Amino acid sequence: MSRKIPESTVRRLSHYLRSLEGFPESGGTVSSEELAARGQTTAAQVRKDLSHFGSFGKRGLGYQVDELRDRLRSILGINRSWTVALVGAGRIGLALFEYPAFRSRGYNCVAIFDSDPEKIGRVWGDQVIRSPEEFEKTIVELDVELVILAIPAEGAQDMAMRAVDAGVKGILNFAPIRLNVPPRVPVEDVNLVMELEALSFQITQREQDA
Amino acid sequence: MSRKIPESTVRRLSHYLRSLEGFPESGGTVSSEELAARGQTTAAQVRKDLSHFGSFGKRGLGYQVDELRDRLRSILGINRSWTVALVGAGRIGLALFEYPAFRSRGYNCVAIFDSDPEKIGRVWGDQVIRSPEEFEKTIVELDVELVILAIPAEGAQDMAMRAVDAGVKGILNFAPIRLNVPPRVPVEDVNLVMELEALSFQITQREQDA
DNA sequence: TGTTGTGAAGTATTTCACAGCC
DNA sequence: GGCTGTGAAATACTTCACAACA
Repeated sequence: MSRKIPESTVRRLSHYLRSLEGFPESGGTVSSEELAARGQTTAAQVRKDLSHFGSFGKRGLGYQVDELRDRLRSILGINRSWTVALVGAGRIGLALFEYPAFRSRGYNCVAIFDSDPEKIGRVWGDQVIRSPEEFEKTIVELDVELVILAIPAEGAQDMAMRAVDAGVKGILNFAPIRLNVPPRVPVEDVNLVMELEALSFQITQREQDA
Repeated sequence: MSRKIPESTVRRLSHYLRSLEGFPESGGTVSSEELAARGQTTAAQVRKDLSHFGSFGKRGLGYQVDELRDRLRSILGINRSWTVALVGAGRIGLALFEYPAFRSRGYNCVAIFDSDPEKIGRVWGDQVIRSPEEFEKTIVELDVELVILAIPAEGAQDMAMRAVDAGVKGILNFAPIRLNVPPRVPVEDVNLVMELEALSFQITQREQDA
């Protein structure tokens, strides 16, 4: 039960859970070997990852699927639901709002904000798009824990700080900018251009090797 | 000019380039210190990252902004344009298709595919949505280099292999599944659920510490 | 003088390998 | 016998610190 868990481990835990979800035979058992095969790692890595959080396998047998799934959910903090506010009602915002995997994992969007007067007041699903003026009040009233920033780089830093000051616990940031927030509030960045650039880098690199 | 570049370095190079783009004064010069401040790293890291690709700074002076920008673009393989096919015309596909940052960096979407008969034939911007039956033919004819997979997990492995067999050079994968493709074809994964889980993990972790 | 480029030192992460237990 | 849990070894990445040099 140590304290400093590498980011890479967290990502893999998520993978392990994903593999188990596609596992029909609950009540069964998995070995680190099998988990590794699905997750593109090694059996030793799986065991090491899990060992950070206690020892919940059986020697000679493996891990009980049901139990492991519960443990992973609890480790990842998704054995509960989260209130989420979406900031930015553009294309990306819409895609995220309608992404079924979010809701099915307990991330519930309870408010949407956009600064475009054209969009304010429009209805998306069960939500009315709100003005940023209502931001702080709404965050507090609805007890919003996570904010998804799906806006251009310009406004992102400002909204991030407003979110932090309003008491938000974490930020998922799609704006291509490094947010400056106090370290108590974790930020995860999703940078789509960066991903494509990583791809063209790899390709270019391989072509040069050849 | 070594050969094995860490993934983390590539991500940072992308950041450095992003910082330079917001740099109005071309013709000027930047130090590793300044670059580090923008990129959330250290000066030593910046220098080490760049040193993998040659030594193009001037001691006592720093890096010439224009030259560094060109070098980074060339290292990342974006000093040229790329042909891209989008597989999956759902919400995420639409968001990506209309994402201006892609086109402005030379990633040109030249074809869209979707298996839904309702969608096939519809027009998005300058593109008609095509049937997967035309996939291989189209990839070859239009000389598609990159494929963006924005479809559910089920069909993803199959489409990935079809893309590889058709001669695609890289895959940007939004499906929540680890694709099994030959190592000569790089894959970058974007897993939105995983990002949210990383966030709730961090929050849960901190709450337990407190 | 100021700042790069880079070996060497320091950390972090992964892999090995095996004792311990089912 | 099989498979976990885990120190120890190996590898990878980051930071230090300083010689080189514009």
